[in-house]
Amino acid sequence: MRPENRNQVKELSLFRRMSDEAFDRLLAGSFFQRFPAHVVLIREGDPADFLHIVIDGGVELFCSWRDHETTISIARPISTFILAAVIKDAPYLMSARTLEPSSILMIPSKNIRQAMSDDSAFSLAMVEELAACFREVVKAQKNLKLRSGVERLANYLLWLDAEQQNSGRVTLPFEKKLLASLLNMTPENLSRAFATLKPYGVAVSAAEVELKNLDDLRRFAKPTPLIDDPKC
Amino acid sequence: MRPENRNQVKELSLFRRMSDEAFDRLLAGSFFQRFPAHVVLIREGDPADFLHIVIDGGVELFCSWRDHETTISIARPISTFILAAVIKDAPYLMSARTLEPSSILMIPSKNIRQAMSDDSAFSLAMVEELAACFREVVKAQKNLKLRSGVERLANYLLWLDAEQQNSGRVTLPFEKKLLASLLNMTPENLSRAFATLKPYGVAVSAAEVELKNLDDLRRFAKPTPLIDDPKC
DNA sequence: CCAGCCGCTTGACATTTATCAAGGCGCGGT
DNA sequence: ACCGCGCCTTGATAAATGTCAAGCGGCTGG
Repeated sequence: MRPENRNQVKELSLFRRMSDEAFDRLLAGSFFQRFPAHVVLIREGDPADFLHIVIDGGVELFCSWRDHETTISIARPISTFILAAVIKDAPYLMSARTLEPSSILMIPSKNIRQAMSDDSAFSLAMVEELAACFREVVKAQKNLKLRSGVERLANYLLWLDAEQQNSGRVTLPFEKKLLASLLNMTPENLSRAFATLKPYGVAVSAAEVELKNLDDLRRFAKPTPLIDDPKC
Repeated sequence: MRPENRNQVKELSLFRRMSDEAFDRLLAGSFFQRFPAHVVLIREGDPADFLHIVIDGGVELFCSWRDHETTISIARPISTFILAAVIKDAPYLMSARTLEPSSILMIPSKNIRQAMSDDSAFSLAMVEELAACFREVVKAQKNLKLRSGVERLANYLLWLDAEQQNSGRVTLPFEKKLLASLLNMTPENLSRAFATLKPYGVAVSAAEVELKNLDDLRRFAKPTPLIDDPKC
């Protein structure tokens, strides 16, 4: 791992307030590895031996049951995933695979648990982080239970626009098939949902989406901070 | 609050390892109050001034958006709710109301945050608790995204049976309307879902449900620890 | 360059879920 | 006891979502 990457990780709110020595101790026994696209990093049910951090690329977190599969979330640099399993020393609840060629840092779970008992500032940071993660999942659940597929798509597009400079032109960050799974619909349904949003100024051309009438789209989508604001 | 209640709360894994003095300091400025049934304790969006703990009765956590409302979970004695909002000092994501006459302990948020920075064992316990909560919500999301309404009901009945001594006879712990909302269906649909499960030995009479063929029901429901095991 | 695969879209259709309406039943209040 | 309300069920119907099949078009590997 290059020192530049090490420092990016160190800047995560989880690690920012650790001493450099403690952080280097935490990293002892870690692996920094580059993976090709579409490689399974974690299988749900496996023991949580490592905390994973995406340094570069992107990782899909997904679950299966019987013959269904669904995407729970996408982890982008620089962020951790499957933190809770590591803390509880419990099996992973989700599987993970790379979307693209990706660089992943893997820190042994026992280092994390050790650092928590050694360093109370670290465990405080961990409390903050977990509380934030918890709230994100609760928001995702509200999104699922309270909204229809089309409404989820509309709100997703508004969120994406905010991510991408509010220009009214967004680029879907991954294939539509995956987006469909994230929004809990079939690819066929996603196509139709885009068509449904046409009257609200949504024009799709491959991965490029133009939002020509943000006011109307917002009136339709009715976003609320208590579901859609990531900082809330 | 009676000393008996105080000691029950003290036995929660969150507080168990605190000193008695620290615990009493935590409780300074707390309220212990009895509420009638169907009283709103918390409204989503409000600032999180208190950590709530159900001592007796039951509390429904629910959310609204536009004209929909849905139940996220039920808090039963002795347990906390809305922990994450308290920690982040952020608005509540859910509303809460009593199901029945209930006793609630309310601890000022700042006491909690103070105790976390004072007592590293407490912040470690908090990390454990939040990780467990996080995993619960993730499981709920898997349940929602991967299963149909009937499948959710079947698995709920199996879970209830495990809660109630595996006798093959369970009593629904609240009205069906609420169960429907928890399982993300309409009351009409829940009725029909029960009818669908009849061939698997499910016989309903008001709140009493007989599971006359657990093997068949299990074959249908296909429970998995990674969704259904609360201890996992 | 071409063949084949894969992602995406569209249409037809099936299934699931929601909505609307009506009626039975039990319970609490008068 | 009886009324009235709210819960629950059932039926009819509508809307949302999923499935199956076909076809387009871009990308890739031979």
